Amino acid sequence: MAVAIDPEPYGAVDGQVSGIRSLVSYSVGKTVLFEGDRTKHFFEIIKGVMKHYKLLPDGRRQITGFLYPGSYVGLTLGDRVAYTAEAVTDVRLWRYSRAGFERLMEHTRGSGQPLLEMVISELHTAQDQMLLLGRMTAQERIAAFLLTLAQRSEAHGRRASQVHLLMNRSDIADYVGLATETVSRSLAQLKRQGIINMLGHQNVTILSLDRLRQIAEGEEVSRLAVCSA
Amino acid sequence: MAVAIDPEPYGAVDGQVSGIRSLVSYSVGKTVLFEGDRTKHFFEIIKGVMKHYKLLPDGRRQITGFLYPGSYVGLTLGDRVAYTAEAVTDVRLWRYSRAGFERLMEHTRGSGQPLLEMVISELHTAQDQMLLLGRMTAQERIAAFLLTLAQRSEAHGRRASQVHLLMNRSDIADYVGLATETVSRSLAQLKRQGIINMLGHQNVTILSLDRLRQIAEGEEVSRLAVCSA
DNA sequence: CGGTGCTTTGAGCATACTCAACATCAGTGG
DNA sequence: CCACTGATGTTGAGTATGCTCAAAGCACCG
Repeated sequence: MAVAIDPEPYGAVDGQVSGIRSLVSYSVGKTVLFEGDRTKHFFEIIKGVMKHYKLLPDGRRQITGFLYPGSYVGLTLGDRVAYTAEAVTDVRLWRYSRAGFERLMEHTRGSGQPLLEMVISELHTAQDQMLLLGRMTAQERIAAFLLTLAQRSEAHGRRASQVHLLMNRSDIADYVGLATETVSRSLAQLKRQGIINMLGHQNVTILSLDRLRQIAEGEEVSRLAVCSA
Repeated sequence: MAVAIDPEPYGAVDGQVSGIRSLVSYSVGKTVLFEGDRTKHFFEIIKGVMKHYKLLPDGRRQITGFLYPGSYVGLTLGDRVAYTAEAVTDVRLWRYSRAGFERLMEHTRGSGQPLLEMVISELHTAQDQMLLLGRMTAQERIAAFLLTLAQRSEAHGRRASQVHLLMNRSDIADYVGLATETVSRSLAQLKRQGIINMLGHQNVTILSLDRLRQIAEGEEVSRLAVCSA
C-alpha cells in the first residue's frame, strides 16, 4: 500500500538548466527514490512536501522525516539510497546528478576536513535508530543493538562475535527506548535461545550471527514459533 | 542519578596546541556538555567512549548516540548545546573553541552552499524525534507533532494556531511510531480536552498552545489528572 | 447514489512497564 | 582474606498503554 508499485519512478522533465540540474515534477504518492537503489540523483525540493521512510522486510514502516522546499533529498555517503522518498503532495524538484553531488562534496573536502561526511554518517545512524525506536520489538532492538556493536568490533580488528558492553543496562535501555528490566529479559531470552552467551555482565559472545540478524531484521519466524509452541 | 551533580564540568587541561585546541580528559560519568548551555566549546574524541542524551523535565531520558574516537561532540547551529554529553569510559578529548567551530563553518559557507548547516539541522530534528519515539506517550507524541507543524505554519507567515495536515493518518502514525487508530484516539482526546479543534480531517485549530506545550513537554499533570478522576 | 478509501470508535488482548524482591559484583575496611 | 555495603543487574507478578481486529462513519468521485 505504502510502497507504490511504480516501475517508472521518473517524473516529467520540465526543463534543463545548464545540464547540471533539471526540473522535475511528481504527483502525490509517487516514489522518487527507492531505499537500496544505486545513487544516481539527488533532489532539492522547490515546491510541495515529501516524506522519506525506512521499511522492515515485513512491511513495518518508519517515516524518518517530512521535507519542505529548500531541503535536499537523497544525499548519501554510500552508493545506495538510504531511504525511500515519496511525494506527500504534488512536488516540483531540482534533480541533480550524483556527479553533481560529488562536486558538492569536493568543495567541502577541499576545504580540508571531512566534517560534512561525518555529520551525514551520524544522520544515517540516527535514521536507523528511528526505525528501531519507532517500529521494533524489544528483542529486535536488542539484537540490532548487539549487531551494531559487533560491527564496531569488527571494524576495529576485533572478532565480530565478541562484544564488550562498555555502557551499563540503564544506558542501553535509554538508547533503545526500553526499561532496564526489559533489556535484561531480552538478553536472557537471546541466551536461552542459544544465540548469545554472556561472561559477566559486560561480555557478550555472539554464537549465531545469522540468527541474530534474522531477529534484528524482523523475521516472521518469531511469530510462527509462538504459534507452533 | 544520570545527571551528575558536577558544578565543575571541565576536565584537566593536559596541554595546549597552537591555542586553537587543547587536550582535556574526563573520567567515567563526568558530564562534558549540558543541554541548554551556551555553546562555548566543542570536542573531538581522541580516546574512550561518550554518550549524548536529551531529557524530558520529569527525567525520562533518550540517549541519542554513543560516540567513539574521531567523532565530534557539541557541534550545533544555535548558541545552545542540543544535548548533554557524558563520558561512558575515561576519555581524552580535543577541546575546540566556539570560534574554532565558526571558522570550520566558514570554510563550508565560503564554498558557496549552506549544505552542512542543513544537514546539522536535520540531525537536530532527528535527535528530537528519537526522544519522541523512545520516551514519549501517545498523547505527548501527537502534541509534539502538532507543535512542530504549528511552528512551521508560523515560520511561513501563517497563524501558528492553524495547522494543515497534508499527510494522512497512516503517515502520521508511521512518523510518530504509533498505530493509525492511536493517532485518531489521541487527536480525539485532545479535542475532548478542549485543546484543539478539528475542521474535517485535515485542519486542526490549536485552541490552547500552552496546554499543548505542557503535554508535549511531559507535564506530570496528566498523571495527577488520572488520579483525581 | 453506490462505491472505495480513509478515519473513527469499540472491545479484547499483548507487549513492555512498574514495583518489588533477590542476586551478583566491585569496592572498602576490618 | 573475607564480611559488609552500595550499586548494578536479574527475575517475578501484576498492570497499563497502545496494538489488533472488527465494524461503522464519512468524504470524495465516478
